[in-house]
Amino acid sequence: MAATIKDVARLAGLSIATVSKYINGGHVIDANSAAIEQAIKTLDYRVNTMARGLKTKKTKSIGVLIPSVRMVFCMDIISAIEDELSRENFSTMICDCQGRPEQEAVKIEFLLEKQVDGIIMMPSSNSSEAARRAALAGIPVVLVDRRFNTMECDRVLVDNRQLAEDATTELLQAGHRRIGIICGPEDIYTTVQRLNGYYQAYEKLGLEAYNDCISFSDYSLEGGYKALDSLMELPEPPTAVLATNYETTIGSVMAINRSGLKIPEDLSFVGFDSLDMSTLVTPALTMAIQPVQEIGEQAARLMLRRLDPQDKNKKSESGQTHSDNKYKGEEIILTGKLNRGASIKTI
Amino acid sequence: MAATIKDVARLAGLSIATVSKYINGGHVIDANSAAIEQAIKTLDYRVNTMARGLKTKKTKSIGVLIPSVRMVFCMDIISAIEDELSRENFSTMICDCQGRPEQEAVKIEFLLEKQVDGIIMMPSSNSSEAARRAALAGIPVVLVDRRFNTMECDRVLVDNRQLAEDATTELLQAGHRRIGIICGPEDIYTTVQRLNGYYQAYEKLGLEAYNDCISFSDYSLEGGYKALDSLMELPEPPTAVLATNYETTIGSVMAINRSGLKIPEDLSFVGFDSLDMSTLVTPALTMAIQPVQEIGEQAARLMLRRLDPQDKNKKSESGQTHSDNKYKGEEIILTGKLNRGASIKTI
DNA sequence: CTGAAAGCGCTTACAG
DNA sequence: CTGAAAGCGCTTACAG
Repeated sequence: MAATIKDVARLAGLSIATVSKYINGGHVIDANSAAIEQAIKTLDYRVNTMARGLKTKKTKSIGVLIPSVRMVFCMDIISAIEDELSRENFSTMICDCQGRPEQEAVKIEFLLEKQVDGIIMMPSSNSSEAARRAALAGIPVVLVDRRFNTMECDRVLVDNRQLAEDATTELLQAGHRRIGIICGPEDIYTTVQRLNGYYQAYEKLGLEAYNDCISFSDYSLEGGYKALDSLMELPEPPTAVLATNYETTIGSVMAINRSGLKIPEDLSFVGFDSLDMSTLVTPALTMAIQPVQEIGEQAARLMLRRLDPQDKNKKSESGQTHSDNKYKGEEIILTGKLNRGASIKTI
Repeated sequence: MAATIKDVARLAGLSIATVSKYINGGHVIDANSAAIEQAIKTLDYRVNTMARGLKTKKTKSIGVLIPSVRMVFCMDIISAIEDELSRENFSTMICDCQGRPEQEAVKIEFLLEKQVDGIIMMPSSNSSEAARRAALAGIPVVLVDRRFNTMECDRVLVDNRQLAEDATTELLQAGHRRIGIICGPEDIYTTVQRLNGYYQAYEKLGLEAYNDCISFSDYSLEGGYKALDSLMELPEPPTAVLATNYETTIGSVMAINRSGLKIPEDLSFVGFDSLDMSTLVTPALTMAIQPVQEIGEQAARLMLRRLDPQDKNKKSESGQTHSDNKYKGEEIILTGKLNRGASIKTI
């Protein structure tokens, strides 16, 4: 049988109130702390989180909801979130929709039943009734890499528009005009942003984009492979390609190598998020890099801030609380950076 | 304020005991169930898991500990575990050691503090003091893809020896003799098993293996890339290569393509665990496939079985309980299969 | 089938 | 700084 605070109190010769105070970081005279510490050790005592939670109404757990565990980007972010949360003694409950968007509502309900203190999510679509319900129930929701159309919500974003613009500009300045871009699903937030950046690069240089060079995929390895092939099968193939996530970058490179094309002699190339790969192949690939680690960290921190009552006064100052219907959500925008390699040929 | 069982009871005009019984699946006369159901709906009532847990001494959560979230194999298994556990209303708490084995003990302690009902883990080494402590504390531990040297533990394994033997035999029968193998870290369980299978294939055909064709890696994409390069730089390069996990398979293929070698004309190749890739490249790759989905499922089921008291009688029959020091652990061995492509040339 | 009551192991004002 | 006591929201024998 596991030891309880009662056992510790008895062994230390003190009341449970004192032991509780000690455990929670309150001040207790030295002799007593020593006795308590000793008792905890001998009994191998661990606080019963459920009894504590019942009183405090907090589980110290955060639900993390992602569209699919099979995307490196998601996993990197989860890893960073978990790391940051565990530092504050929060546990991370991961829910994977396995690529099935209809699972999202089910999983959110599951998390709510599990009484998580908050939810960090990367939604599959641009709105979520379930997320709204959670927010209304007082469970903070933090969005990662997405926005909702129908509801303002705390969120951590990367300036993907700028990053895609930088990548495209790099290619345009090297003289490329027909630049293939391998996007994700057409309607999701990051695709829209990256495509905006792509167009904007042309626009700023007074050039016109070629719509037949725009290819949508499911952001998978296979999708990238096929997208690259179909781009190269165009009557007039692009002279450069930009892949916009980890998986499509790898898929593209495989397709390029397979077809016998040489980078950059036959095709210039810029990848996304695959820092590990960029140095692997020769020549080194120019790569647009998102600060994945920081995304996860910031999302975790933002959540922690929402949960921590210590900024109560701040809230009332700004008038931004969850029940305030003018609430706009806090937005954190991080910037990516372009890592220059030798995969672009000047023409 | 969230509604409690008391509120539901009041609204339904019944006692909390009856409501509790209803919630937990007990029989209640129809009129009353309807009233309770109605009350739950109107109040948007959800059981307080902490209050329940305090009584039942169960959190209905399972900790899952993996060496690194950056391995596709781990993620696939986690996904399956989560899916299976959530079906039984268990939540999954994921802890990632981020490739740092020294984190393992820390994370296990974290899970214990969080009072998970059980731990499913893929340990980084061949023993774990922390895992032993957990098991001793009555927390079931299920190992995935690993065994401990120092302690018997429930485990779900794949017959990697057989799978590697099959793959190697396939190459030997095609006439290859110098077969490169890209393993993982030298001392981990799967590496040992796969290497055993490799040797055994030679042995069964009365042939001798070439030790210089054996290459160890960290199972990463980069590791696979480099391992392949160094194999091909041998004074006498292998005529075939077997990569033994997802990442080294992708890395190898990239290195092969990059070097201009053609599969299978210049080099025969067998990969591992990369079903998505095997059909992607031309020719289709012969691939050793582990039943990842099933590994996760079985691990979850095994854990659930350990937790469910309904097999109490069975336990006493077999005399296998956790406190029994002759306990050998339950071992589930799954078999992989070789998916034949056209990446092997007969010589 | 239903209800009154005890108790799970904590935290938290409130006294002292 | 310390302790007695109430109470968090459930479940579970035990009566009826």
